[in-house]
This record gives sequence, C-alpha cells and structure tokens, in this order.
Amino acid sequence: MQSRRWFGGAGFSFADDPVTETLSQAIRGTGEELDREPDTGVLFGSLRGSVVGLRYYTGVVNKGEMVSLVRQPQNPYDRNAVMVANVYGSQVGHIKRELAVLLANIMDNNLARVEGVVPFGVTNQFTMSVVLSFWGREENRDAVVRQITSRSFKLQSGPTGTHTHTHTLTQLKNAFDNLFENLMDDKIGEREAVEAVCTPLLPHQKQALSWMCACENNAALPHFWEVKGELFYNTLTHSSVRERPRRVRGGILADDMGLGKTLTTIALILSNFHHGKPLSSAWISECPVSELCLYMSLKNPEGKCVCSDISGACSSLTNVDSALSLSLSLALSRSGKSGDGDQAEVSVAPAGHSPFSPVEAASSQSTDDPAARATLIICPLSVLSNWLDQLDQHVRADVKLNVYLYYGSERNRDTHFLSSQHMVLTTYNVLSADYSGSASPLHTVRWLRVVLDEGHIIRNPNTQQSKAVLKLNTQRRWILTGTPIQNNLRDLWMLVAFLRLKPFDVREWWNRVIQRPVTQGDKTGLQNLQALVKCVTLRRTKTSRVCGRPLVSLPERSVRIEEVELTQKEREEYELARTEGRTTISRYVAEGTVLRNYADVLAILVRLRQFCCHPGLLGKTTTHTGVVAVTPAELRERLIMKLRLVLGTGSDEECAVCLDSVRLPVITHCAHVYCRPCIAEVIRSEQEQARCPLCRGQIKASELVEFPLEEEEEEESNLLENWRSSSKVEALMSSLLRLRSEDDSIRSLVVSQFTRFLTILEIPLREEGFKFVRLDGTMSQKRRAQVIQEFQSDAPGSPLIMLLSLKAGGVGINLSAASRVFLMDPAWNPAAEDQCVDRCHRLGQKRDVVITKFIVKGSVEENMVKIQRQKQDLVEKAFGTKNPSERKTSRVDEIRALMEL
DNA sequence: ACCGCCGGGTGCC
DNA sequence: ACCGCCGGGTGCC
Repeated sequence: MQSRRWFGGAGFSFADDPVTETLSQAIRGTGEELDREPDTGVLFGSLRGSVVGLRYYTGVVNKGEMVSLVRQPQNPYDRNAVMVANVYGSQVGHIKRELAVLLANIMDNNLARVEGVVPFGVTNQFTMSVVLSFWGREENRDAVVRQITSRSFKLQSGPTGTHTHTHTLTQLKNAFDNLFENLMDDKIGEREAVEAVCTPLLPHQKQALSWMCACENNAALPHFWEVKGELFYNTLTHSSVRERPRRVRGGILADDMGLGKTLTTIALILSNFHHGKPLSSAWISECPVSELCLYMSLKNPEGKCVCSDISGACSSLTNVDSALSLSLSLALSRSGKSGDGDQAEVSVAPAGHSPFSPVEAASSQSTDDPAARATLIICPLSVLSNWLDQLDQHVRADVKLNVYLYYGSERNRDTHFLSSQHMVLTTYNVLSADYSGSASPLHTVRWLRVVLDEGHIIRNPNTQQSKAVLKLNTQRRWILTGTPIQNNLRDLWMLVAFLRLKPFDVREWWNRVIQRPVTQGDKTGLQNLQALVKCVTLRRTKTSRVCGRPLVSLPERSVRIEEVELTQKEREEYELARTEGRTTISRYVAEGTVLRNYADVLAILVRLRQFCCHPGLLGKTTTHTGVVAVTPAELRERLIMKLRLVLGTGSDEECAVCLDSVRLPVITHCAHVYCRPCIAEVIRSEQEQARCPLCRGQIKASELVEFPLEEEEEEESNLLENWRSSSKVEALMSSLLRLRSEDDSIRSLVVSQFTRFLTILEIPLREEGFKFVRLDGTMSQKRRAQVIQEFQSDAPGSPLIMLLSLKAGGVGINLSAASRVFLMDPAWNPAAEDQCVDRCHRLGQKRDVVITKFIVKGSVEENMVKIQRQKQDLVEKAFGTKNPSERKTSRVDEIRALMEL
C-alpha cells in the first residue's frame, strides 16, 4: 500500500514517483529555511573543545558518546552559556567560556547546527574533550568559518565519523520501500480472545493479538540497549544510564485495511484489560440485557444523548435496531460496580499458546499507575461509528463494558468519570480542541492505553493534533494504520515519538542516528532503522502468507483501460482549449515562470481534463486564459478565480502546512491554498515576517481570501434542460446497461474526482432507471453512514450503483457490495485509485473485482497515464536525495510533456 | 615592597 | 585541578 500525500492526490500532483512527493512539497523543498529543524545539511568541519563543570554530573560518559549542545541564554553567569547534555537531556557540563562565545554566536544566528561527540570519555573529574561538528547550509559555510577563525579556533575539515559502506540510491530505495514489508515474525504464537469477544478470530488475528499482548507485557530491554555492569548502555549513542530503559509498551499494527485491526484491538482491550488481568467471566454482567442496552445506553448520566449533535456514530446508534442490540453500557454510570474487574480472576487465554505471563511481566514495571484502567481510542470522525459498530458486533451481548463517546459539546469532561471507563472514544479534532484550551480532561486522565486509529494522520509533528497526541499520559501506546509511511523518513519520526522509542523521540537523536545517516546512504543507519521499525511493527498485507497459505483469500481483481473517442464537436472544443492552454504555458516555459504561475497552469490542465469528461464541468467562471492581466491586483484576482474554479469542481487540494486535504480553505494573495487554521498559525508565529510556505511571498492575515465551499446547486435544472451527453458519459452508460442486462445483481462504483461530473451522471442514470446513491466529500457524516448502509444492504430494491467522489470519506469505508469499479478520470495519484478500489476489494468481497478506467484517446489523460508509467521505471529517483533544482526541472518537464511542448 | 616569588585556597557557566 | 588564577604573605643569600 502506498501512503504518500499528494498535492491534491485527486488532481494536482505533477509527479508520481516515490521521491518528489507533491508539487507543494517540491516547491517547499527549494526553500530550506522552511524547515524549522533542518535535518539535512553539509558538514562544515569540526573542532576540539573542552567541557567543564563535570564534577556536577553523577553519570558516566563513555568513549564515543554523542552529546547535545543546548544554548542557555538565561544562564546567570554567562549569557553565552552552552550546556552539554547527555542523550536524555541531563546536564553533563558546559562548554568552556571562550568557546561558548563562539558557539552562542553560531547557534543564535542559525548559521549551523552543532553536534558533540566525546572522543575519549571522561578522563578526569573536572573537564573532558568534546569534538564539535558544524552542520548547515552551504551558503552559511563562509560565515561559520569566519566566525571560527576570527576567534582563533581552527576548523578541521572533513567528516569525523568513520566511513561506512554506502548504498546506492536504488538499493536504498528498495530497502526503504520494504521497511514495512515482511515484518511478520513467524515465531509469534497465536492467542485466543477472551470469551467476552464473541467473534472467532482468524488465525492472523490471533497472531496479532498474541503479538500485541507480548508487546504490552514484555519486560526485556528495548533494542539497542545492553546491560553493561551496573549500567545500561545504548549501542547507538554510546551512552550509559543508571535506570533501566523501558521497553515501549505497544507498537504499530500496520496490517492492510480489511484484516481486522479494530477487532484485534478490541480483543486486546478485553483480554489484557487491566493491570495484566484479562477480562474474565466475572465481567459478564448479571444485569439483564434489557436493562443495559436500551436507549438509555446512549445517554450520559445527565440523561442527554451523548452524541446528539454531529456524530456519525449517532446515525448507527440511534437506529433502533442497533441500539437494541447494542450491548455496551455506554457511559452508564460512575457507580462502584465498574471496579469488579480488578479483582477478576485471570482466565480464558488457553495455556500454552502464549509465550509470556501477562500478570507477572506487567507488574514488574513498577512505576505504572495501578489505578489506570481506561483505554482511549482516538480516530478520525469518519471511523468513529465503525468502532461503535464493531464493539456492538464483536463484544458479547451480556458483557458490561463502559464505553464513553467523548464527543459533542455536551461531553462529560469529568476526569474521574473518564478514568473509570473501560474505553473512551474520541476524535483527533476533539483531542486537539481540548488541548488548546486549559486543563484538557483527556490530558489529565492517566490512561492505561491510548490507541491512535488511522495513525498516519499524525505524521506531521507540527500540527496541533500531533502535539496534543504526544502529550497524553498513558502506559501503553498503539498506532493502527493501514498505510504505513513509506516515502518520507521524516513522517516516521512522529510515530516513533508517540511510542517514546527512546532516545529517538527527541528530534536530534532521530536526525543524528537515523535520518541523516539513512538519507546519506549509510548502511548501518539503514540497518538501525530497519531494526527500529521491525521491533515495534506488525504488518501483513492481503497477499501475505502464513506457512505458505494466504492470510486471507480475496477474489481476483483486474484492471482494463477503455479508450474513449471524442466526437467531432468535442474534439474541436478540446483542441481549442488545448491550443489556448499551450500558448499560455509555453510562454511560462520560455520565461521560466511555470512554477510561479502554477495556479494558472493547474487551471489549464484541469480544464482540459474536464473537457475529457463533460463540457458541463467547466462552469461559467471560465472565460479566457490568453488575456494578459494589466495590474498586479488584476493578476491576483484572476489567479484567485482560477483556484476557485479548481476547488469548486470538488477536486482535492493539499494544504502544504498540514499535508492533509484542505479544510476551511483560504487563498493567499500569492494564490496558494491552505487550511485557515494552518496558515493562521504560521502568521501568528512568524508575525510581520510571515511568508507563504509555498512561494515565500509575504502574507498577511487580513489578505486571506475565504473560499466559499458550496455555491453551485441551482444549475442542476440548468443541466437538465440543456442536456447534452458526452463520449465518456456514453461509454459509461453502455457499460452499465450491458452489465445490467447480463447480471442485474452486480453493483458498481462510479468514481470521479469531479463532484460535478457525478451530478451530471445522475441525469442519464435516472433516465435509464438505475437506482443509485451518491457519496461525496460534502456530505455529513450521518448522511454518509446512511448511504453506505443503503448501498451495502441486500434488501430488494437497494441501489445498484454508487456515485463516489475519489477521496470521499477517507479510508476504512466498506463498499464490498460492489464488484465493478468505473474510474471515470485518471488520478495523478494511483494510490488514491488503489485506495478507492480497496473499498470494495476487501474482506467480505465474494466476486472477482473488475476495474474499468476510461481514458480519452489523444488527450491530456493519455499523457498523464504515460507519465505515470515512465516514472515507475525511474527507480533511481530515491527519496529526498534529489536536489531542489533538479526537481523543479523535472516538474517543468512533466508539464511540458503533458502539453506536448 | 608602587615590585617578584612562594604557596595556600580555590575552581563550570 | 598532577592545572591556571587570585590574592595574601612575604622579602638578600
């Protein structure tokens, strides 16, 4: 599976290689000052200095130990003070005064990052040597050298570390791509779920459960640590600590979607439910089912529906059927009964299957708060209802489990109440909203376990969500993701930080020990990374095999491309637009301003792609592209209009700050689109100097232009009255009609990136009497759940067709009722297409899945496909190593290839 | 004796 | 610190 983020995976990435991530990232890559913590850079050289004040340090310093240098501008004795800290940040000593002046200067002016390695360890009680190396951007080299020599220090050139074998970029890329593959250790056993789980686990789920329990209870030393005498020694940083380093209690469950991560996690929570004690039969309540699970189960102690206002969960829960069968006492009470389980007998897990004893192992971790018992599940809103459904489905009806949905304005913020639950479910948004306020309840509770569902959501450490997640207080930590990060090493850090994989949860150690070595092709760096990932991750794909047998058997899936010929009239219109676009773009190419005018370029490309689908997609705003704007204000206005056009089609844009789909989009005066909260944060933190993350143009809060999300609608009648078909519409309709005549039980997904195209398609579908539903990004959570349920239902008269916008709803939606997929327009990002297809090609699919891609012959669509193919062959473009100017060139080349210039 | 020299006290920043 | 530095004690050899 791929997990890259694209600049509008639905439409606007010009690249499709694992290297150049997105257009926005590529452009961002040209201005490295954007990286607040640049993790790359060149080595300027190193010099020997001395560390004083060692007498105040009680620890040991080893030969070769890595230390970090911390500026202390507030130091009362010297405002230039530079502290030397060990791997955990504890003070080892200080840089001697004269040298500190120099370092302070370099560090405060951001001329270089300074790293320390202790060459001999401690030789006496008072001082020791340290080798300082200076890393930074090439253009700062002179300034750094000048600083150093002017203070009569001497910079030794060249790398100080030993040379290790380096990989070629291809080897590196392959190794990195495989980071998350084959992580299944055959040695892990199987573990049965406790009886409270009423769904029998599949073998691979039992393995996952066994592995997860082992991860939570294993008291062995974490990787890279060894016992050395009285101390614990880290083999990577060469540091020793007195206190036993704790193993991560948790990990990353990165199974492909559809393999049952939710079920396995539920089984984990119930099995090893508290303090190492599984949920036993004592937990199966004496309360009659009827008392537990009627409507009241949806209410909080004040008697209000806990999920009344927005929740998509509500749609499934307020449904009487599911409420009746819901066996969970959601937020029932805070009365003492809930404590019973603490005294419950250890039971259920069949002896012999599990290689460890949960109780003993867990209790050996002495610093845990024994009172912690609640598991906090954080997920995107779109899958909240899935958790509730799954609990409903998989937990035995007579088990009394306190599950609280922490969502909505009426949510109960009482921390004692929350702590007393068995499970609390919430969303990333609620978490970060709480976090930004004062005294966040979720951050006050001492959790037993925190589970991040769709954990790749927090791959960017700069977002509020990520910061909020890192601050949670919990003993055990899990990340569930079906799309582990593949292409960007930096994304991995966030996962490592959440898991508190010491010392890599601190950026500097991650950068020095893992990220920089790996990106520079260092073999040991890569080995270390592989080991690191391997010891915390379990990943199986749909094609994984256990003992030669497939994990799960899925029906076949085949793709066929159907070429569409334009009619004479369509061809003429298309060619006109194409010629116009070429003129404009070739001018930009000649001027070398393609990237500066990219809003314009995007608009031209999207227009051509719309022509390929249906002329009705173009909207009325588009007039001409050839006219040269006179004033800068006019130019800006025009660019803004174009972006409105682009966004208005329903295409998905990526915010360059959070790397997610834009929410609450705003447009800067330089015509770049961001989430309002994201860009507001940039402006707040950079104040007057705030610059556009994409083009480095000045930005001001007052100049942000709102983007109106919905405007159209009225024109559906307009479309109907002046109805005109298109070649692509006809191609689809004839396929659908043929299919219906052959087998009217087959259901289809009709997928487009352009929501308006979906609207257009409704007309002929209605005309031909097809029953269909529609799912797109503008729909409320509640409505989505309804639509999915309707489509999945096998009741007579349920819809045969679902109109689906490419990225609607994100991952995790189950559309297994469909076995045909029609991809109406090519996406820049094949991963987005794959994900879309995966919604029906998943567990539960009974038929072979046939995917049809419509491509207009002799059009930009063909070129898109061609470029994608070419890129897949260009393996040597390994991640992150390409320099920005090369990237820019290839980007421009792609645009030229698309326009045949 | 407004110096040099000796030796004890002292010590990160 | 088996140093350097400071400041008090001391004073031909």
